[in-house]
Amino acid sequence: MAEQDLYNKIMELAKRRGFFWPSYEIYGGVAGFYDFGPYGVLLKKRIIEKWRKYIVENHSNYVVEIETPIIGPSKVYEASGHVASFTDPIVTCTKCGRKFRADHLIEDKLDIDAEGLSPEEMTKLIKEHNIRCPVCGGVLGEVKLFNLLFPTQIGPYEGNKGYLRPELAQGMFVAFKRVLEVMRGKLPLGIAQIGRVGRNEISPRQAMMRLREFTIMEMEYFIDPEDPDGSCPFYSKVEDEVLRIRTYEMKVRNEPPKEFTVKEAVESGVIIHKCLAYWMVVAKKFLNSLGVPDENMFFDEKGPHERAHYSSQTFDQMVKVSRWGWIEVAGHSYRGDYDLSRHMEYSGVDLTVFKPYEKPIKVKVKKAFIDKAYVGRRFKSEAKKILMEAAKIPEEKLIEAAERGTGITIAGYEIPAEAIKVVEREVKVTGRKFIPHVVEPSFGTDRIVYVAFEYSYREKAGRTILSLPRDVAPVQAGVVPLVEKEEALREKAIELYNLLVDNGFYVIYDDTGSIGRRYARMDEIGVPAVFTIDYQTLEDGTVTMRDRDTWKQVRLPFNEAPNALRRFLYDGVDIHELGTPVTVEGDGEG
RNA sequence: GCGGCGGUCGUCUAGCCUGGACUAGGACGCCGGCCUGCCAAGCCGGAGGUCCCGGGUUCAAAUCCCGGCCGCCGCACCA
Repeated sequence: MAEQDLYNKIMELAKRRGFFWPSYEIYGGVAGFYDFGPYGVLLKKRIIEKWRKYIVENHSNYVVEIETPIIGPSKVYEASGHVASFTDPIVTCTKCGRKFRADHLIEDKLDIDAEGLSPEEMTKLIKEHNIRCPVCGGVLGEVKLFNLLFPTQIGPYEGNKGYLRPELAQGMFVAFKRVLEVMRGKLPLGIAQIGRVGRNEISPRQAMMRLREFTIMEMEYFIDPEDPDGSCPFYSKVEDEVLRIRTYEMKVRNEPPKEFTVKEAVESGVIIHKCLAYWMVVAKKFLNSLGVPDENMFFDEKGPHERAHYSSQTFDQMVKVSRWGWIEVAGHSYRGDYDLSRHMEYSGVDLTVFKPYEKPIKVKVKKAFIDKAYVGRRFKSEAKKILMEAAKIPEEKLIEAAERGTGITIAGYEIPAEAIKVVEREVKVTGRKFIPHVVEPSFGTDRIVYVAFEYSYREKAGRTILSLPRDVAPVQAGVVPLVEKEEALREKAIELYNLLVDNGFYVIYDDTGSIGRRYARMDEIGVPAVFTIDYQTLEDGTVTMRDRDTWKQVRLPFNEAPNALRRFLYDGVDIHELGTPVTVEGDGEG
């Protein structure tokens, strides 16, 4: 299969040229961990930089970035639900050794809700109902818990349990109060973070697609649930953009993804919130900018049972790769107020947001009182007891008893309706308190690095070219003297190298081997432009600039190189706009 | 975790079935020299290997057997 070869070619190139490779190689390797090498680090760094531009900097009035620890105390992950929900009850077949989700087996066979049962209870159910291995029919063993959190210990005391974070989100939720304060209490507020997470996957595979430790780029976008319009000030800019979406219903009916304009998707309820739709558009454009065309990308809605415990709607952003078909590169979830509510509950700290009204409003509020004079006259010494009991009764009940004329029984004494006084009072309210809702776009950086690699891999004239988008190419330019051993050319080349470095570029200089070999090396690591110093440079001070993708060259003055490179890398300018074309032997077709 | 297939210089690979002249061969890459006025050119020289790891069988193991690790594929798992 020619398509399968692409994966092999990429892994081979990545290893050979130093982009990435399996970690701990000299000790035989450990599944689920990958090293990034010199060019891989640069590539990943530039992809992260681009994400930061798309998500944070382009929305700097609303979105900020923070950094929080990789290790968290147990309490945080109890609150988030990970200690409970990130744990799978697993049962092993004693005959064939296959492992199954115990709760799923029980739910399927007995048609009951097995969630929240203890391992002992599940083992008992399996024994009682003689549930067998669904594959080989063998007897099942004890139900054991497997937790995907990496446990650790904070400090020297064993009781002080901690976990490696399985996602970045909790860092933002826990720091929410402080960040909101710093941002002067205003919503919408996006809190972004880029960092490493750990998940103790049972069986990681597929190279960098499923790792035990990886880098996530994530944002929690906090909004007022009652103000969808105000929450998404950028929405109108993207209304006419098109997203390819497969809703859960479409998936069930086995239909392919369909194009929706953002407006259609939001108005028809396909996407439940404008903000979710907006960030999906940004995410789509981000992947476009890394070389993924629209037709190789879509948003896949997760069904109710496929979603995480916190989510009310989730779309997986899927990208097509050669070997595995569609893989998830980002998730877009509506997390509601789940996380902040839980942290309020577990920490006891108020995480609500106060939003003042433009003008304080007057609200008519009904108040109900027991007529103390009546109670005192009527019940004498029992009055005190009755009134204390009455204070515990919810106000609505008293109002109801009075308005329906039924009266109420308190501490065994009948209080007639006439003894309950209801008054309407005007109260001034200056704003409201609420728990913000959260829209979360979350990206798997390492997968995206792989995707960028795959979409830029080209072969031309028997050579490999890594046609990375110019602005994420790890090395931005090369400088070479035309021939190896000519001192005058080398001096001039070093001078150009220094000029480019001083202008902030990442440049490599290479004077070994034939000129063709050096161009080939640069193409293979994706250097977008190579400047060549030739004999004409010594005569008229011009250099040539070569485009990695077309192999076309232009000639331009030495001192204009930095500016030309800037326009070439960041403005996407065609090489022909940067100088006068050069025709050389072997140009183009090599 | 289960089943199948695989693991040999930096990379790709020959050898393994049928154990011994394998001191593990080749290609590409890398390094040095000559040459070279624009696309992996040529010539000469060189460095580079725990044959994945451990154990066993044998006079003798890259080769056969067992266990482990790692990779790929299928199953399961992937809040």
